[in-house]
Amino acid sequence: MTRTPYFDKNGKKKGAWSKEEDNKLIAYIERYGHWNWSEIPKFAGISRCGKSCRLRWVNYLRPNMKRGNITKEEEDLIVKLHGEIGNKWSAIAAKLPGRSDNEIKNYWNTNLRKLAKQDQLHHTMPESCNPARTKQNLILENAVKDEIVLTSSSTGSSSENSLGHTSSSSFMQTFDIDKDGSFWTDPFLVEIDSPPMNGCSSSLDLAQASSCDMLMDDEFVWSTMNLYDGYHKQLQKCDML
DNA sequence: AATCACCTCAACCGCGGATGA
DNA sequence: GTCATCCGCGGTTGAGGTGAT
Repeated sequence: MTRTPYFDKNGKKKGAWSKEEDNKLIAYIERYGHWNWSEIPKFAGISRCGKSCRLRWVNYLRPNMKRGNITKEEEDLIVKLHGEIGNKWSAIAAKLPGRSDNEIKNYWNTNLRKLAKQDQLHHTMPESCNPARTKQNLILENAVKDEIVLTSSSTGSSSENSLGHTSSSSFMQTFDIDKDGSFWTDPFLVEIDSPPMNGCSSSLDLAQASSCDMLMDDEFVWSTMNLYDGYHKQLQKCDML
């Protein structure tokens, strides 16, 4: 399950690594360490770019790499950490000795995302978030039949978040609400610069807002759900519910 | 047995941050 | 302050594996 080796226009080899290349890289790094990835291939006698060498080492060749399936304990930890920090694969990998970020990312994408999707994309809205509740309706403006639009006016002056997005006005998220109280959101209907809370002590995590840059992506939808949850918590904190 | 569709995961790509000249 | 380079990260790709028909 590897890519067919080939040489690019610069004469650098791409694709699957051979045993010989692995051995050269291991031998060199064990003797001299990885002091400069861009120089290593030249000194190690490997016709690849430094980036490829680094990736091969980090994901496959470095000592104490675990082989085999992710254990239940590891899976639980991945789920827990992903819930806390999102797609920070390197940070998650740091908590799982012998596992690479790439391995965890692949595991998530092939095994856990489906489960997360099932759990998150159509979960039941909390009772306190039910649009039928009177106080909630103060916040859930523009509720029309099965569609709800959350809005929050800004505090005035514009600001720029870490992504360079100017935040001047609103957080707007459209949700479709089913009769049973579950909800769904359409990525196309998202309009968020950043989500400042009018009169509240804190705004939502900008990282959550940044996730809204993603379109038509399961992760995006899930992030949007988290955003909604976070928004809801903020409303509760501000005693607006 | 042959074909197809879907899945897996090693490897690639592009981007942004850090650093130094 | 600007530019070049390196490094690391997260998203994406695609060849091979596998199960269904």
